[in-house]
Amino acid sequence: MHDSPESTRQPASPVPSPGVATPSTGTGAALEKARRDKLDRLVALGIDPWGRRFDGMTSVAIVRAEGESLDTTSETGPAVRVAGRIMLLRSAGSLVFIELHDRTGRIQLMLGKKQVGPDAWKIVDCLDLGDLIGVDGRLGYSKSGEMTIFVSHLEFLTKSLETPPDKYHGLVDTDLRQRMRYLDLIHGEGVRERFVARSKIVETVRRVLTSRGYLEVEGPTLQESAGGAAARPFKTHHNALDMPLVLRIALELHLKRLLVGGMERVFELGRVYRNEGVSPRHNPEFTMLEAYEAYGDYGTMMDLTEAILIEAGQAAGTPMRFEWMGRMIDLTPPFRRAKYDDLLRDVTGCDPTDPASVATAAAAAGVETAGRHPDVVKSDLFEAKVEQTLDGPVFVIDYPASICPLTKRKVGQPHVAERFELYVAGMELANAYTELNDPDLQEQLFRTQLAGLSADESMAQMDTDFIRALRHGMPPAGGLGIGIDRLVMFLTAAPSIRDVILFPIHRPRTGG
RNA sequence: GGGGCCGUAGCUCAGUUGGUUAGAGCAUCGGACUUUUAAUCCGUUGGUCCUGGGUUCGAGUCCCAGCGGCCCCA
Repeated sequence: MHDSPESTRQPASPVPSPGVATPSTGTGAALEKARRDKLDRLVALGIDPWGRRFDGMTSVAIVRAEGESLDTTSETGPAVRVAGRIMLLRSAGSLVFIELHDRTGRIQLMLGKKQVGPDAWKIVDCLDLGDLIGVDGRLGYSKSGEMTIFVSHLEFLTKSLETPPDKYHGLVDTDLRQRMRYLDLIHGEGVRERFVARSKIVETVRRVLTSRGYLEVEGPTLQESAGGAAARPFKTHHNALDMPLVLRIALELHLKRLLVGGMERVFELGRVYRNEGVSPRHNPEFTMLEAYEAYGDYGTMMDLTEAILIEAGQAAGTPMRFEWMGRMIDLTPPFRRAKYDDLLRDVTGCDPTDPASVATAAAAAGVETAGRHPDVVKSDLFEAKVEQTLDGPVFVIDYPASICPLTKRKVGQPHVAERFELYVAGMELANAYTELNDPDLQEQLFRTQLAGLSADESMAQMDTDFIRALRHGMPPAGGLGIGIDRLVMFLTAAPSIRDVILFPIHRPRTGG
């Protein structure tokens, strides 16, 4: 159901927009009225202010490439047709210069009153910053040497009713940039490029995996219980089945079921949800890659991780050496491999094999030790002191087994798990195991709640169907998880995860 | 959860020790201009100073609470 027809619509009736109120008074309303007046004038001229299909145009990037080879004094190059948004508009009497944006770039247009004729000139009078137009013209160069399309035909495509941000500074407020991402994409320096890079990174991750014989699959996001990681899930409810459900926190347990099912090489690129804090490195919903390869181990996954990082970096245009978060990063493979215990000893000076020594170092670092399992204390100490020192990329390998309930133990070393985490600039980027496939040990570990770990922090969540699957025989395998958002942060040198998520979570805006 | 910083016009920002009617640039509107580059020039319009209390003769400014954001810590 629509509201009032065009002729009786209210001039400044505000449309509720997400997050930000459309002004109903003051300058905002006056600015909108000016645009609606022009819209009315277009309608009076018989022009549809909302446009129609516009075929046969060339992207600005291709037009620009063509223009590079032209005589730079000519105004009469080849005929071109482009469409896009008006970003700048400079009027010199009966001559108007426009900077037009499309997804590939920016190009100058020149419209002269004589050149376009009196009818089109009436349309030019109705143009505002932010409007979408299509033009035909000759490609050439203006007197001041700027590549320019000398317009012979103008087609109005869409009116913009809102004032764009400051044409020089753009949209600066980080809050507004994220709530109104569409504006940020239009006006923000490098914003669109960063999300293009994200798309290329995801595309490359898929290509690397599928070229190695991996099959892309989709597990359930609605689950009875959330397993595969230590995190608090979001709770929801299915009405028709009248059953409580949670949103998945990891992809792991269902992908391993597929290994049992003989799929052998599977991956999923999908959203997971964790009901936890928000920070420059955490968003409650984020994109995760998990990949599992039968008959491999965590070493297989190290090779795969390197391949993904190198190739995705190339796709995103990431240099092999660059600075991020104030640290120098060198992507040259092979990445350093360092044992968990060795790092802990080198950084804290404790003896990692001696719980008392670890506890002393932990206490000195302000880590809670009383009544907690030694490996939980060790893990907290590692987080507190070691992580921040890891410029990386570095594979931290061989973790305390008791904090890795889904991981196979090292041969002859039951207290060491075949696990690695990849760190860059003190941030965890990837996590991989030689997967535990012993159903009896898995069941036992699901029942083991370590002292000092809350249920939220524990991966010990019984999944009896998963155990049953393991009992049918899961091949020995390597498994890998990569946080795609963090990967994009890293490869595009973004300081915050909110810079690489199009619509990060926000509290609703109320009132002022 | 604790601490620090921030919120002024559609956008980007000033606003002194608490003191007259809260300013600028961009944008808008009107005017000049057929080669501009954030065009320029002349004129013009536009405010819930985040919200609510409080102190004060007087609050954008000081205090308290709340809302929203950013950062650091847990």
